[in-house]
Amino acid sequence: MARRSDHSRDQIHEMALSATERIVREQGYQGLSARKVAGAIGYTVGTLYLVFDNLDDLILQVNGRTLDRLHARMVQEQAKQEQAKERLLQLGHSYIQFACEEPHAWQMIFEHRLTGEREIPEWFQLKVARMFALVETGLEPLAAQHSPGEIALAARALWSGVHGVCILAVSDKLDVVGVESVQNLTDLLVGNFLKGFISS
Amino acid sequence: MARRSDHSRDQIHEMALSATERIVREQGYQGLSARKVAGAIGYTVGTLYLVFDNLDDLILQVNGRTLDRLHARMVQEQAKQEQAKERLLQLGHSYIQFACEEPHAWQMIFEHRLTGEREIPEWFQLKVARMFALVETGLEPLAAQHSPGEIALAARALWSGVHGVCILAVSDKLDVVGVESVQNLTDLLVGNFLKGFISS
DNA sequence: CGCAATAATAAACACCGTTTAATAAACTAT
DNA sequence: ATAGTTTATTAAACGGTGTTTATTATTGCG
Repeated sequence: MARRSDHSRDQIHEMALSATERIVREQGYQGLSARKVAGAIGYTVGTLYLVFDNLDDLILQVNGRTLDRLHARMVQEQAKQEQAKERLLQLGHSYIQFACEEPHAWQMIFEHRLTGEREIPEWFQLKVARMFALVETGLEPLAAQHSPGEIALAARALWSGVHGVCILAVSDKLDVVGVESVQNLTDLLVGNFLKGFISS
Repeated sequence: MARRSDHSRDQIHEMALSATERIVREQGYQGLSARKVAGAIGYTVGTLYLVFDNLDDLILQVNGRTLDRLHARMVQEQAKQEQAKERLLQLGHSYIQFACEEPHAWQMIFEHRLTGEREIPEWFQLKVARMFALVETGLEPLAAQHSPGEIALAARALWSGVHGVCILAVSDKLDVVGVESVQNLTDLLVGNFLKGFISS
């Protein structure tokens, strides 16, 4: 029971991350535990702590990968739209779509809380900021008469709104069933907001 | 160690609820535990399970009281406004204000997840629905040319949006500091949405 | 070949929600 | 008044959690 070297440190790292992703996909954030992850990759918890600082570290890295997938998808699908307004609506669609396809992974990003006095690392905050930037950039061509500050504020307001719809939708608190209805709700929010924002 | 009768069952019930509220106010949802509550009221965990089904039950009851305070406040402060649009903006303000004043209590409503296969009781769902109804009613006088179905959908979209702003604001993810900035963000969202909604 | 470095583990620690059996106080009926 | 029943309360247990520790067994190296 020592230095089996069946796998390199990097291999164990990757194995743990994808095992965690599978557990979260199947059982949700609540169903996750260090022992489950260790068992799934054929090691004990101790080995896990050789590769990760702690469980927060592991979860943050999984959440980081989720944010990467989400961001990549938003960038990719947004490019399909020509007009600025359509691009923003598309951003909302992609966000909702992703959250509905991978509800547990998406929810874990926002359900997870660091234990104690630990702080969110900068690389993670950057991944979050990247999302807001996407909306801000999409909003610019529609806001000729607004100042950069106003645009930044509007992007935050708008995206918080989409996020709110998404949150309540994924946790079944909106009494609307199916992805389609959620998309309609998002269209309503984004569409009316943009109409009001442009005309002011 | 038996039948001290220092307190009635109802007294212990109330003591536990307010002890929980204090712990959550000071240490947040994460800092809550059955043993802490029991210790705070001078009993052991066993006694807690004589008065509550389980910890979920206790938390749901505390969350219910929080929703009651929030709802009462929204009703009261909304009445101060004459015009329909101002009333809706006021609803958003009251919501944000409450969430900023009692962040931990407010957050627990949305952070708490039932364990296992337990289901949210109906009395609790009613308290949530009551909030949406408030928005729906406020939206009606502004939506002459819309069908009841459209109004219901718009109310959900709008309120999800305000909720989203609130979520991100309370968890410091918006890069805006102070309650005032959050209020501005909400005004922006609600104001622009209403402008778009009315003109369509 | 022996020694230092280390991968991996088992076991412990302190906490968690929840259940259990035991106990001591109060009530009830004789 | 006393015996018996009920029940409020507890201590202790159970299986779980994240995390740390000492120990062991294997590897690579001089």
